Amino acid sequence: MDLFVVKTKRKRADSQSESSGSKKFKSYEKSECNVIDFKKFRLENLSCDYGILYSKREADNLLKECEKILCYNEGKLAKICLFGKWHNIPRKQVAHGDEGLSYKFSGNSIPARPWLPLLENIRDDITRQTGYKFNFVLINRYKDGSDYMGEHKDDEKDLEADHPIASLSLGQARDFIFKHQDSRGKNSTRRDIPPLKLVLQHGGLLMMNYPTNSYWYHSLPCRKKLFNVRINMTFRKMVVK
DNA sequence: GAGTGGCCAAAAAC
DNA sequence: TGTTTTTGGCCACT
Repeated sequence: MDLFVVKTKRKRADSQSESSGSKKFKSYEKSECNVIDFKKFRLENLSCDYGILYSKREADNLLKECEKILCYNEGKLAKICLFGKWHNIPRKQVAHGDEGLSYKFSGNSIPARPWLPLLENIRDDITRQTGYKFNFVLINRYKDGSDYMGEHKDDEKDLEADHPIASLSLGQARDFIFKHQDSRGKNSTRRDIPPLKLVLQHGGLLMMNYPTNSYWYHSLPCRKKLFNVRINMTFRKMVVK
């Protein structure tokens, strides 16, 4: 795979210059941050940073706690409308966040349940490490390798478009595929842009920075030979109306 | 031959 | 008007 990968310590000054170097970027309120040993992934209109946020022991404890306390949506909230048909989503899902926030996609609106102390702790750990603040988390639970998520972009209007999305993985390591929007489908115009595959590890944190979600689809494909649970938390900054 | 994974199209609501 | 967080069919590979 032809990647431009730079292993470096992320500095506060770096991240600020990234977000304030262009007038297109808002200057978000950022707090002091520690530094994870992030690997940087930079492709055409793709900017992602990936590093290990929690040790195996810490991540084990978090996963165990999540399995104990999290309750997932059922009924209509666990369905999705696509091409006029309703389907059960092939995973479990729930959202927590600030009061009044919700996440809308494909015919559904996922209301945020109140923050739980465990989720607030994780959210605050990510803020300490990255400097970014979040007001919403979408949690997906994949019971094994047969649960998955299809290609999509997180570019909903409810999201602060140029704020990073922080994705924390707990449990089973899974492939995570990025595909450029112009490299997809039979009539693609940019077949020269190869997909980017990452393996998201137990305790790993993936930062998807602007403008990745405007140009790149991502997916978590089926892996039938994997049998353990994975929980993914995507911390987001929603627009407050 | 079976299992798996990648690619593509569907046909209607927003 | 363009898009679609799925499903299912086809095909290639192991």
